[in-house]
Amino acid sequence: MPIPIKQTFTYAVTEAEAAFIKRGMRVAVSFGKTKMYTALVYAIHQEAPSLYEAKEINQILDETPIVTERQLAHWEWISNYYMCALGDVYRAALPSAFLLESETVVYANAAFADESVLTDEEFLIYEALQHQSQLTIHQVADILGKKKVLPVISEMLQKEVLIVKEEIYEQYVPKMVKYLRIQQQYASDTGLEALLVSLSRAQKQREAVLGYFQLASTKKPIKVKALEESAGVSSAVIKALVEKGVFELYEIQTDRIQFDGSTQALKELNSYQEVALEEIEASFKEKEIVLLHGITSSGKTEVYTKLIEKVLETGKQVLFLLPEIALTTQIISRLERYFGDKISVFHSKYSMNERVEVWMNVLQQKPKAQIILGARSSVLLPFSNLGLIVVDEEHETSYKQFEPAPRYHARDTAMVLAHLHQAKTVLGSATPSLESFYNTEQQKYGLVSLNRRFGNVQLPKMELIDIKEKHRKKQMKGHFSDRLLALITEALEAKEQVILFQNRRGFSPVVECTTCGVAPQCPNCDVSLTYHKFKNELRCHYCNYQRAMPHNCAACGSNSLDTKGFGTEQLELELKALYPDHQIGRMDLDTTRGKHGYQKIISAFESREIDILVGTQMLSKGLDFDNVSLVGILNADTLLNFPDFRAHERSYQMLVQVAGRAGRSKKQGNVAIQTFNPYHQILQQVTTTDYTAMYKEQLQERWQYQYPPYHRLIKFTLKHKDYQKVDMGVQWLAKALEAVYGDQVLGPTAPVVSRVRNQFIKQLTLKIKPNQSLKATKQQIEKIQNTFFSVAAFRPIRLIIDVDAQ
DNA sequence: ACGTGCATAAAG
DNA sequence: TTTATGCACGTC
Repeated sequence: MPIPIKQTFTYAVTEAEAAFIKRGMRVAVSFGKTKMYTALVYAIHQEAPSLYEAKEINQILDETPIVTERQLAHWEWISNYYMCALGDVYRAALPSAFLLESETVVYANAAFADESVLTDEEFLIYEALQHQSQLTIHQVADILGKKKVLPVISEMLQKEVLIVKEEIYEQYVPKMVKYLRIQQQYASDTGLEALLVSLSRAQKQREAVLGYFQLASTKKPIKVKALEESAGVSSAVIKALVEKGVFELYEIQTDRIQFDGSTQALKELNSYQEVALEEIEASFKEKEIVLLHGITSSGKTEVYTKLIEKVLETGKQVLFLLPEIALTTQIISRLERYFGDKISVFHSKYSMNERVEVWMNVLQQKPKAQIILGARSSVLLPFSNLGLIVVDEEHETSYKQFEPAPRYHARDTAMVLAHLHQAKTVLGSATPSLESFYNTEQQKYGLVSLNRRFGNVQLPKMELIDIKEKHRKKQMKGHFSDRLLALITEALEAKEQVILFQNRRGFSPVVECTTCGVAPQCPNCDVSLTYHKFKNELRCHYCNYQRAMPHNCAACGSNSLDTKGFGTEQLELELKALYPDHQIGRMDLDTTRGKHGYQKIISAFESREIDILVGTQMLSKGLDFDNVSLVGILNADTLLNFPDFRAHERSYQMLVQVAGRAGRSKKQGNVAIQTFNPYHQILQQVTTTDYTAMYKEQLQERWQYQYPPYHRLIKFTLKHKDYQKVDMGVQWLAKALEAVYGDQVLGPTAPVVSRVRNQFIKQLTLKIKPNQSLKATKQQIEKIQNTFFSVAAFRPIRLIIDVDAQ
């Protein structure tokens, strides 16, 4: 079942059904008293349950399995490793169009007449059904303005005002394209002549017919749309011709994702890339996984494409994983140039219908699904013949899913998938995760380095600016040091572009009363509200609570509320004042809402409509601009001081990645980092791009404090709206874990934001020793979890277990 | 008598 | 997870 329950459920099938049904097919079943679900056939057996009577299945939904055996084995691994139900994986893997929904719909009973027996509420519903033919339970609840409407509905059913229908519907509607062809009798020369004569008084229709023959000479099937365009006629004209029996309409089901355009031959590799490619191939002879450590702009993508090309030649499928598809349209178009319509794209922003199409194409090994380019969830697709997985930017933490379960890491899950297919995996990054690099040292993965930038462009010149000193010497203008401003001016004068980076933490401008120092708080969460100048309102980033900006302080009543801190918005304003003749763009959560939000800003910047782009960390991800000569980081310290054991590693990765945006095509770029602490180890390592130094130092710390890659982490999060309850619960759990694992248990701790949406949060972390059995540990945890929930007081607490928590 | 909120058990 | 159910409590 597509629900988070560990057990499977037995349903009855007829003998005929049993002969037809297979593991991996979907069946519609009723579950509980009201619900209909799309279940997946997991086993077919003849052991009738003795304790209850099995329900019959409702219907079989597939002709052939849509989930493969390998996939099921993969899902089982995920469910075991990440400690979730198989149903969680099932739900996450299938496009929602494949998971049919039951929706209770009520109709008016036409035979009903006596309105006088209706109560007020009943009358409301009755009246609504005079305007629309059907209502869902949800809509009924909306009309009545309350949630519990089932009693009202049962009463109305009793009175025979309503009819209820349990309806299952396929949400997937294949996209049909209309084509037309001419009727046989007009296809000959004589027929056509006669036709044209008969249409002598219908100029437009004549044009349409002539246009048809023009199109028919080039390619075979003719789209209605294409004819309308080429002949310059309206759909009414064509409709008239169809009615006259000149044209005949027909429909063909097509895919929504289509590639128009031509492919090119692969770019020739430079000698360094060539060597890297050979090394990867050599490494694949012994190892399943290779880490490609290539500095920014070294041309990793070209190396991937060569590898992909070779795998395609063997007739196998390729999976290309990206951390965030929204930001990587650039890679898509690059790969499309080489591989054209062999590529399908898959990610959660795609519509249901598009995802269904990709799923079926992968399952049926269609030519257009030879390469799947996708985000996290594409590791769950029904591959049958995988030859290679590429995990680009493997260090990215967005590969790890947190909410909802399954809390899987796409990189690690991909490697297991590759193993099941006996396929190879390439992990690529300019700043590999410590885990992956460690695995190369342990000889688990091969390691190939690429440390020359493409076209031999030098790495950018890095510069640390001590803003503590600049403040002291009064050389700051707003948030900009004189040095940074000089660099910006220089770049702008050379008609080059600038990227300014302000990470998320500093993005929240907090409103504070200058009289009493009180900041408006979110009523549901343990955070101060964030000021959004654009709409002049206060917002909570955790629960989306919003309110208008107040005029007076709620605590002391004075009207001295002021914004402090600095966000991208404020930087944008300052820059506009400093450079009134230049275009300033901003890229953050606010400006990138909506499906094409990113793309708009990125293309505006690419086409040089924007001179200075201010943005948050989303700027650090896989973007490629060739006219950027300066990258400025406004304040590196907020990154470094983040309370997390990975903060230093992350800072290094982020700063090196952002820096990599500078000077990518021709000349050497500049990177300026403003900081209060220019002697910080990490900043020193960033300026010299000394990955090895960073790696060694961080690894030492991880060893000392028992963190990954040596120890594995399992994080427990407890939530409840009653503080006492969570606290008691977490204490109990900590004790239970400590009894077995002693000082391997960290906590209990409260997260930085200790209350979200009125739920109090407590956390525990279990460190698993390098030689400790994972399997045994998870079994132990499950035991403890069961005991935990056998305590009545703890039952309402939500417990989240996150394996390999980020 | 009825509506509302909450805990609890069950789902085949 | 969702849902029905029973129970305690408060309101009309």
